Amino acid sequence: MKHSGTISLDGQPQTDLVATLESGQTFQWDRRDAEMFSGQNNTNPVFSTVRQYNGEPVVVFVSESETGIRWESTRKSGEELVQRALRLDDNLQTITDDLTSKDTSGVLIEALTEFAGLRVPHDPLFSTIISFICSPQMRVSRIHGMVQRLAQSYGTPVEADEETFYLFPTPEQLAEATEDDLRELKLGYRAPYVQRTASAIANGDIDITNLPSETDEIRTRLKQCTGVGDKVADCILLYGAGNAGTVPVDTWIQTAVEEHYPSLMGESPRATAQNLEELFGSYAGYAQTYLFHYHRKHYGNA
DNA sequence: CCCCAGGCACCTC
DNA sequence: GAGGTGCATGGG
Repeated sequence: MKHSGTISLDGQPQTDLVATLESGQTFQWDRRDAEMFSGQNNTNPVFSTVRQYNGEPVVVFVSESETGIRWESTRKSGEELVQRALRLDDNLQTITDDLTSKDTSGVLIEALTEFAGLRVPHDPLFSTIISFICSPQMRVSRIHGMVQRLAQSYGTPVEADEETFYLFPTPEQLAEATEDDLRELKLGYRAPYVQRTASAIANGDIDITNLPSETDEIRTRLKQCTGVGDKVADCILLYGAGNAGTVPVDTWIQTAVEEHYPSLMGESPRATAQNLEELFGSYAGYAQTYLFHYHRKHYGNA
């Protein structure tokens, strides 16, 4: 890798990349052998991704270091890509303090303490749409596998250091796939949803490049995609559109709210989401991610 | 063999 | 618009 560096995060908790990249918020980072990270003794896990950035494919590796985040990339723009993809402009200490002051039950404070360093990733929009269409009734590791197979089957290959990485397919590339093709990739009953959504975006029926400014209008737009309901739309808003104030309410969050914030229970998951968004403010999505991670770790089989 | 996994589309009423 | 049902697949 030609370019490398360390992004320092002074005064913030050390980033927990495993929790950030492997707990179901993003499916577009792959864990690698630590020895693939050259230039220093590094026993921490290394993750890679490849994506279009400023109109060119960029391969990036990241790993935790004592002083921040170590990165390597095929391009100089890799540093900026990492900055954006991990939302490093968000000061995690400031957000933690803010959410701590707003927590009415104490359980979020526990989660913030136990999983200090967990961040909210920001992925490209289209791949996030498809990833979360694949997510209902599915375990995190299997969603990751589905996304990997889509990239390898329909994405553009990118060579770097005698290794091949696959960009996530464009809408046009993915629209080439038939429903049966996608079933062969083990997408199951989500196959027609992915096929229809990719086609609708590719042929211009659904415009995701010029999104409205209002969150509610973006949600409405996203829900035009087959396979996208309220919860999936909120995941796309949070992880694919960089809307840090959005709270996806899934079964875990539902249970957490019933137990720890009963007064916030709404008539519908979306109504509950609104209550959480009002309580926790513009970084409510971080609160959601910490609560999700906490409950999955303690009560689930993650 | 059973159950369940970051819900959603589709069909009634 | 509210309420029920089917849904592919793999791991425990």
